[in-house]
Amino acid sequence: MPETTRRAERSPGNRYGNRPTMKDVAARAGVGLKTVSRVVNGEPGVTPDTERRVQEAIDALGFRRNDSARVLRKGRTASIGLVLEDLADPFYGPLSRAVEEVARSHGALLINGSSAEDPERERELALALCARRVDGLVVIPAGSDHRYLEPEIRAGVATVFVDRPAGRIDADVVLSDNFGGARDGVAHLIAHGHRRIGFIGDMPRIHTAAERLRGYRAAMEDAGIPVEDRWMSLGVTVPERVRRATQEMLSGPDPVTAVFTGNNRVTVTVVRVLAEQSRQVALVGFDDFELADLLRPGVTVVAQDAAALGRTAAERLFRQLDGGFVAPERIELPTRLVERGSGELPPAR
Amino acid sequence: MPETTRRAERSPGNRYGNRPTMKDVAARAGVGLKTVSRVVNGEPGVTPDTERRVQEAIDALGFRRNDSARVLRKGRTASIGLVLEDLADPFYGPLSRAVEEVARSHGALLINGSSAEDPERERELALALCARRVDGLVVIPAGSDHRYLEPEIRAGVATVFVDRPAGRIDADVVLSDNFGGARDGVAHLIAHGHRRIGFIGDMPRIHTAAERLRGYRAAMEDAGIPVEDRWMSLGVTVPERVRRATQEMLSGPDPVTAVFTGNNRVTVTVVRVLAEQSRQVALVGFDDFELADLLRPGVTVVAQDAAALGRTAAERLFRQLDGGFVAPERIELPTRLVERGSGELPPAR
DNA sequence: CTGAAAGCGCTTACAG
DNA sequence: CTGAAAGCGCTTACAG
Repeated sequence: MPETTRRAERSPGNRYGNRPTMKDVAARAGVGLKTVSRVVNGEPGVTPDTERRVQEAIDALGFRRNDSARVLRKGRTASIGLVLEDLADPFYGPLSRAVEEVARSHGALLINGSSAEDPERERELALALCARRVDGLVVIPAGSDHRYLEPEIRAGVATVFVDRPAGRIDADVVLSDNFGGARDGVAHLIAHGHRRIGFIGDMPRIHTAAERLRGYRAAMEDAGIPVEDRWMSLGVTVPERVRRATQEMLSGPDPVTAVFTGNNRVTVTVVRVLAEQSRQVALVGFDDFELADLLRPGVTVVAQDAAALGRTAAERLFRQLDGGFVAPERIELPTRLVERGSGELPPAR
Repeated sequence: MPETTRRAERSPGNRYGNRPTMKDVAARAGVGLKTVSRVVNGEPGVTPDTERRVQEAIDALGFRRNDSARVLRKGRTASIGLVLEDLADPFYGPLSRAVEEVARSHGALLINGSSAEDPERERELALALCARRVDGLVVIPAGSDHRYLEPEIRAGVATVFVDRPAGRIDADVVLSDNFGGARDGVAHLIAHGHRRIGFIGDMPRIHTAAERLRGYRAAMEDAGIPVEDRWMSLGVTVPERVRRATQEMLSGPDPVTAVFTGNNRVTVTVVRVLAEQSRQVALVGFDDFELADLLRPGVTVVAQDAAALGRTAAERLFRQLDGGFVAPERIELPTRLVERGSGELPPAR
């Protein structure tokens, strides 16, 4: 009956399959529990002969130390949590990978989850990770109130926010220069002769979206251009809304001659809409994306370094863990304007 | 001295910061440990009054159940591991997210790590996850020998391989129809009049790369076209190698008139090289990618559904966990040819 | 309805 | 060099 032999039964009295424990190894090797522990952990003070006997028992039984028990005793789990918006978003892939690499270099595993931009889900996830006693937490906030983390932070969970600041608590945060980047991008369009410039961005409650809008306004104001309401559209980044917003700005008697887009998802949709237009419309997008250089025209972007955000945040996290208290800090990484053609088009007409 | 008050000290005798335990809650509420456990887990059999007292103690102390201890007793960790190649690769983002969603719907957390296409690192990661006693493992293999997982599987760790088959062990595997997809893609080029067709793919030791090459050969053979060695180039997918390989196929007296690319990373580089050419070269790529439709010409691809791969694998994993033994199966998901222009170009000349 | 005892699989602190 | 005892923070099985 292969059904019962291939995979261990999972009856309640038969936890973890029926894995051998150190006790089993000790019995088989004819030594004490502590001696097995010494061998498993490479601690000194075991004669070569004893070590060999223990090792043989380990191999014969297929023993693997239960780190979950180890953790309970040691206090640190050697794992950190990452709460992000969506693992499938190309912006978060490199960020997540960078966090993972830093964790790995510190011997820690990474548990991550997507909040799907839902504050309640962010909260549940973050607290579930705390219940698992992760040593630290890297959070890309969906919500704007993180007081729920205060007891956890007080209890010793290292915490760093990234991409967006924490709400209503004092904590480490690593951001891109969203304001400055957007201002530079819009100023670039102004320098190429545009005055009627549209801004299409994400929901205004999202910090990055608000900051980029602020950058847009600042650049316009610096140039003495009064901004019209219909030039600004903020909302969800689903293609339908972005498409409609773009088309509205491009219609009517005084259409915009250039568009500044608030993030990669918006940019992609706007590129699609512009490709359908007969007249040329200039475009600068926040966030770089693959193949931006291969489109015709190439898409000029304000690039942020997602991997650097992740790396910086994770390093900050382990500094908290290694060094005890570190005063909360706000770190801002610079953005970079990449000219590729779409942002250098002159105003139509 | 805020240094010591803000964040808990981490002295050895002071584990997990200095978090309150059920014992602390019990003492404060003046009840037994088990009663606290009942309240925390919403078990019946507690008078409203007792429950209130316990709840007050929980709130006052900021107690949060230590799931790590709970897990030790219960046997299941409610977490699964995902070993993939690179979290930053756009192909794995949606796959990982899909696995996460299924895990979430089963109340499990996802621990993931990147193997960086290194078999030894894959092994370390997978075994580290087993040591943490994940309930199950979804693995995108980097290596070709997974016998190291046999004791773990025997001990009850549910395991599903995805994207590539397991090596030398009998296990569940979820794949795309790499052979059929590549054959269809190449047949598509042949149907549009091409005979000299190049294949540029990933390292031949990678199963998907080998299968796609096999599909290429099959299509050519079906059409009675003898394949020349210089039409095939397999190796690492770094831009430099792919670029050189493409240029070589396009040079000489009898250049290829069409190229079939073995994955998204190869495709992106080949698109770049072709954009620099004066003559038109047809292209069909394995893997869809964002903006493929916006390039000129649009890039014809053999699309696979990364999210479906992840979802199917994860569902299979939980079926193992819920239902006890399930006979290992090989599930193959279909691919889809998406015509966008580049694959419908006629041969140059 | 409530709780004391035992135990999950390890590590720690200590004694031989 | 080696090991028995206690304990990490919970849940289980049982008794009142």
